[in-house]
Amino acid sequence: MQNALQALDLEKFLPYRLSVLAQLVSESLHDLYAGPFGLTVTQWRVMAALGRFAPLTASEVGQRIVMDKVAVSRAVSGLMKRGLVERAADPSDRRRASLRLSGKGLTMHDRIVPIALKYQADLYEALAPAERETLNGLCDRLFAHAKLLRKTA
Amino acid sequence: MQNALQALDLEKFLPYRLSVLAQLVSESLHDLYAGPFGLTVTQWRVMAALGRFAPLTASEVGQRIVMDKVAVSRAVSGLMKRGLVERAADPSDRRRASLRLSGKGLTMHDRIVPIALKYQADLYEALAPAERETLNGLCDRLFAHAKLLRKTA
DNA sequence: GCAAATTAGTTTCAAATGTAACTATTATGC
DNA sequence: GCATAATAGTTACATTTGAAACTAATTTGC
Repeated sequence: MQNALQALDLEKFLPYRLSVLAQLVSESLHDLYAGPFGLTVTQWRVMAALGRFAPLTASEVGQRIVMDKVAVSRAVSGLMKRGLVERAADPSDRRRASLRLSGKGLTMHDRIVPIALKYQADLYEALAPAERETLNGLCDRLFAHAKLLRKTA
Repeated sequence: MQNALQALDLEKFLPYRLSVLAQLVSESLHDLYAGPFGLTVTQWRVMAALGRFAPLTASEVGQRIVMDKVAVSRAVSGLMKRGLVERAADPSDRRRASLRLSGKGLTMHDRIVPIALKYQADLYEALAPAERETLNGLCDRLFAHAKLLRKTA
């Protein structure tokens, strides 16, 4: 058997690095709220979107958190069963329903937000303030470019 | 109902941003090799690890690509069924088996590597060379710090 | 104003994934 | 040297996820 012509060093390969970093960070944060509050990542993102922008329809939530409508539907269904989210039918368009946090949901939201912000602050301690700006700028540009590549490809 | 005391703007929240960026990049790359070669992300990572470092045991593959042994086992099983990977029992320890790409697997590997590197190059066009270095350095430090936080927490 | 196409959202079925239990083999402790 | 523990890897079961089909309501085109 011959050797590979050209090998790909995963450890230096950007898509792989981003994936591993994002997974570690996402799981670490999830560990902080999953136990006490029993939420999945998607459920928490739905709650965060509603905490900031309610009322929103399910579609609008999906756009905010970059999540397809099936995932949003399931997350909302779980949150409604636990009484964390309320749904109100839109009289002018009965396909739509506007969603908002219930009182109970808002209480939980307000307890999780500081935990999430604290984790972000802890994470940012690895970087100087100017570097945080830099990182965010670079991520923004990468993201925009990746979207562009996807469309043209 | 009252409003949230403090809201979390997901669009500016680092864990969320990393997650969305990594997902977009990972899916875009997957689109490039999934169709022609029918590989999952995990299968491709196993092949990449073997292309670079074979022979490896399943455990060693798992360490390289940060993947638990069940996922590796399943990916390898799929790759063996397609004749892309070969397994040789280790005579000195019959629990272990060393894995390597077959000739067919190597051929596929050598066709995918340039595609992956091309995608990375396209992605990097969003950034100046110095910025690429900067991004990688910042990601490294964030990753190390996130691992540290996880242990201490 | 009505048939056809769109849109919002849910349900269904298959595939992917995670956790725990399991088999087989090797290492450890007494 | 034999029982116990640890390790490599697989299998089984339950849960999550994704794609496609579906329901219900609204909009569009003629």
